[in-house]
Amino acid sequence: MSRSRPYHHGDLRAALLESAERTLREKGVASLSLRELARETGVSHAAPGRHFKDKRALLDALALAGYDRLARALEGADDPSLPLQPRLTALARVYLAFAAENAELLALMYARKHEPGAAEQMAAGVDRTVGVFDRVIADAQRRGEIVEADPERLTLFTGAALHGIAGFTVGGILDPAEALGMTDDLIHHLLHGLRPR
Amino acid sequence: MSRSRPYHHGDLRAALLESAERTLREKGVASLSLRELARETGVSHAAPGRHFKDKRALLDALALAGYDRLARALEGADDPSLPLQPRLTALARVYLAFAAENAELLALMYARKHEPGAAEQMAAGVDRTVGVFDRVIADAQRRGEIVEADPERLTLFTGAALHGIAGFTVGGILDPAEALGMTDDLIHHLLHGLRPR
DNA sequence: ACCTGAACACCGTTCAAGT
DNA sequence: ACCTGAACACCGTTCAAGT
Repeated sequence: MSRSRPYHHGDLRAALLESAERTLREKGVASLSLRELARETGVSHAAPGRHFKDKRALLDALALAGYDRLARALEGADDPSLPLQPRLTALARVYLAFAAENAELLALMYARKHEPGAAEQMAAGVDRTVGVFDRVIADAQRRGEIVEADPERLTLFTGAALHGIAGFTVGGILDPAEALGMTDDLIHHLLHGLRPR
Repeated sequence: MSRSRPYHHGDLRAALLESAERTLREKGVASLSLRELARETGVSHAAPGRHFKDKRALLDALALAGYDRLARALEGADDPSLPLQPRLTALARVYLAFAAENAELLALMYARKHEPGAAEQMAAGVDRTVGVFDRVIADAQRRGEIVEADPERLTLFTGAALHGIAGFTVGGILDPAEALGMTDDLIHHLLHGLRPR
């Protein structure tokens, strides 16, 4: 955008990714074609092959960028000085908002098939996202706010609750706004359980 | 299988569905093509069009059959005479086992894009599956085994926890066997919460 | 270094025509 | 009623050739 009509195209890679993410958001993965992407970007249909070995390589790049944005958002919203419940609620809100705004992208991020080379990077993205919750659980356990069980398992369970709700919104079973509206309740039930006290 | 080389093909519709599900399981949705399905079934590439208006119509039929099997399995495993915890644990085990054995199919079942006409049938499938958990929650609440909150929300939360874990296994983040192995723990944490008592 | 054009092997879908 | 064959408009990927 800064330069007017740069030589050859300028940063085709970035342009393709940007266009791809818009298509993903507006029309879904199913109607994401490299050829149409090339058309939209005003470049020959073979040009994307220069920057992405594969269609999947492009999708992987998209997913990786998604992890970066999600992790950044979670890290930015984490306030370690807060008590467990409000701290976790804030993070849950960020996660569910991300899921609502990036449903198709999230599905891509959690997809099982990735380019062999991208697998480690993808795992790193997962780890970074999970890491935020790891710290919350660890801190809470240190402060005695949480039960003395395997912290890894507690993180997994917390993540599952969030991921499950997000999955319902992605699948259209639950309205995204509704999901966001029950965040407080969700975290409450997560912490206090379904059994009466 | 009962008749030898029936006229024209016999039950092409069923044969296509069967072949499609095997391909889905072995190679994933991405490599599921109507033309190859036709080839495998020994029929012209246009023949599937007689039984499925669309590729998506075939995928929808697959998803619908999936809901039927899942709901049947859950209903068959539900023992209303059991106390809440073992009752829920048994159901969770069935769900996670189904997810482990039918990862790709489950993804299809929870996909957001369905043929307009199939949407209601799909919703019915969801309702039947959710219904099992609805009854468990309602019974438990009647017996005072569960907190007096909105039962619909409690069901949703229970479903989210399960669906989240299943999603992790589908996405390859969690080993299916491992997921199954932590069913007891999962239900324990769900019922008792993360907070110390 | 980066892109194009042509070519190849695949798709899904439609539709006249066959049995 | 059910299926075929040809046709159409699309794909992803590769590769010589251009700039």
